[in-house]
Amino acid sequence: MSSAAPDLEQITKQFTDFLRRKKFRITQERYRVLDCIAELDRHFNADELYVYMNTKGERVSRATIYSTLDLLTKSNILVRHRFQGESAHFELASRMPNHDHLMCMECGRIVEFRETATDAIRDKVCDELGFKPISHSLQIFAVCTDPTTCSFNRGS
Amino acid sequence: MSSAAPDLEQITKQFTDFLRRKKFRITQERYRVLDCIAELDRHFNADELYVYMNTKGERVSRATIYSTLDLLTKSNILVRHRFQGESAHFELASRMPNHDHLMCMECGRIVEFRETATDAIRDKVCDELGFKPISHSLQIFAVCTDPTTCSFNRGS
DNA sequence: GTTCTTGCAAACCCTTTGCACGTCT
DNA sequence: AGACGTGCAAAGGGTTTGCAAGAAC
Repeated sequence: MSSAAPDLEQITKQFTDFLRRKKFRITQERYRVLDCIAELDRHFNADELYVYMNTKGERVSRATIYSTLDLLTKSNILVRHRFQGESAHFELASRMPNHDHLMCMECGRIVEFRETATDAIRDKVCDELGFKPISHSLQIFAVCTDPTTCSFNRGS
Repeated sequence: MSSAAPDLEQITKQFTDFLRRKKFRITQERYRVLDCIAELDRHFNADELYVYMNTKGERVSRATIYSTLDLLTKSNILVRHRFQGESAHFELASRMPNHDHLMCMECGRIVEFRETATDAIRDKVCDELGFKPISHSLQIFAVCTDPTTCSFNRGS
């Protein structure tokens, strides 16, 4: 469910299995996108990936990037996050299995945290509703208890 | 933290306090938007609210609606959800305190559920990181255990 | 009176789409 | 050969913004 080591070879195989199973084609572009995501090794959005790939000479269009990100998400290789008013962010599902995000409503800070109890909730809910868990995304909205650390100014 | 009865009067007061505290102005439009949200009494997006208000003769512009939704979210009166590829959805924070969402990766179904243990996680994480909890949003991504219930077709 | 808010429409950003060409099967 | 994927640019939807008029302070 949550593999510790992100193994590109195994992920590539997982992608191939998905493409075959769903009768999508095996194209060079799709694998080049996956390779670059593994290289990036962090949160990213579609445009950041586009810029990264084209900067290093991998000529891939935005349309292909969006299309491949969709396939990688559907095959559970990527997790897609939708923060506040931002564009969709992605990351490898295997890389940081249990981390979630806390947003400060005053200053907009985003803090990452790990809390394994969330996995238990996910599994329990899936069990009760008749689903097989894949992943989850927990966002906590909060405000600083220490006002000096989190000083919200209207203008910002 | 999670009031059982959504009391418009109390919410209005909460909004007024927020506007004064942050030095925003007390305008009729802002309160008309809040009133209509209470009338709607369900999930909605900006455009649905715009259509609802203008259908019943409340002449309010989209710009004002977006602006007011932002203020209501910042004052913790509304909770903003960002599902799959959809527009931002809102609902009164007080109306359904503990419900979250499960998405089926195969057919796209969205199932609502209540799991109070999530609140404990939220409070624990906030405590450890030095935040005061406001609300949370847990999305679980899963697939049907029963394939006949959840038949994913590529075309869709 | 000054500053902020509103309304309108245009601009904006992110994402999807149509079409011609290229690639996989 | 045929069907699907790619690249490009243009369209699309949701949201924000610039500006003039109006309301709150």
